[in-house]
Amino acid sequence: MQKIEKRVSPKGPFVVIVGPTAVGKTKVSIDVAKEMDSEIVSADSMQIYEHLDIGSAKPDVIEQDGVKHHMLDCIPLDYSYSVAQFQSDARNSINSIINKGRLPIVVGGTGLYVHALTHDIDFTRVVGDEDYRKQLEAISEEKGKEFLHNMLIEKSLDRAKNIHPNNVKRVIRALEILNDDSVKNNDTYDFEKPLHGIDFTIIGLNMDRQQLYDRINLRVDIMIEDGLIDEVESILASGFSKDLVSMQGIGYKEIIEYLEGIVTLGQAIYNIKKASRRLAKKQITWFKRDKRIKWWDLSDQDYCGATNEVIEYINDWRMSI
RNA sequence: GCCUCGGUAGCUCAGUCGGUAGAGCAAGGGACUGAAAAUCCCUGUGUCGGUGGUUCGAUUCCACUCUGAGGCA
Repeated sequence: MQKIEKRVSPKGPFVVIVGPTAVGKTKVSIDVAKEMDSEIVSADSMQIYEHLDIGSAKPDVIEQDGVKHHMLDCIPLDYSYSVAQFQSDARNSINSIINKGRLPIVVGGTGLYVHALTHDIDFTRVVGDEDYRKQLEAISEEKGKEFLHNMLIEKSLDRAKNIHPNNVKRVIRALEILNDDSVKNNDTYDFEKPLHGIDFTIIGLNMDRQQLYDRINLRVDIMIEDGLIDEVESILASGFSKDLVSMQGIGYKEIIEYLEGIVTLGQAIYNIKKASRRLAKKQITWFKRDKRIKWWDLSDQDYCGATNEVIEYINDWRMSI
């Protein structure tokens, strides 16, 4: 675990486009960016990795259509990236775009990453403490998950009531934060703390659930046709371990199971589709509760109309700030 | 034409010796502070093929009927 040297604050206004996987964020955002002479900052925890091209649905150079993309295809596969680092790196990207006099458009489906960019959360304060974590893991093993959770209740009932005792990973991290001296006497460690002084607007894209699922299923079939299996084989042949965090992404872990003979190709494809549908559902759940989002419905494939409306909306918003 | 076995949740099927039903998968809802495509929690969604009959009461028993599979002609 490494410490992020300095906290980065965004310098100026930016746009955010969110939505579930396969809804059409990439297409809409590139069209909008071209129209507005913008650059895109990706907020996607998988597309950020190198070599995860087909399976992460990363836009290639042709699809990018001349629009400059940041935070895409830039982290080595064997590096364990994190939201803290993303917050810092993405804000640097945003600021570099603003320095060019352009409007940054953040695009992505990773809710926590977007949350970190659009709230005043300071991840630099509490660094991971491996020894303390091991100690807590040992307590969980020996005395049980409930015992560990009770420790959290004693320190902060507020934090404890939103974390289920079975979610040991979360309980440990919460204890780690509360154990840090800088947090102990500081009640401003607020997940929802607004980002003051910076104007931004969040646009959400969604569509009829069944239509979205049809698109997901079709896209998985296309990924297989485009050579997802070769992509996974070549990653493994390059010496990367299947245990890497990056290789737990949807489309990768399932193909690895197929390559290892655990499941048939048909089952692997079925599993990828299922996991993708569940991802979309979770993303919708995450974004639904964010009342700042202005939603557009992309059902029935009306991309042109929606894109024009979004452009108009952004123009109006810019005039108002 | 005759015989046999089926028809119950989106799918595959249990089950009720008569008191309006439950598993798996699929699905839905939710939590979220340094792995977030991660981690974790909650939920059965139903004209029991149709119409009659027997019964206090039928998804269950009976008759007819529609429908699927197999067998015999």
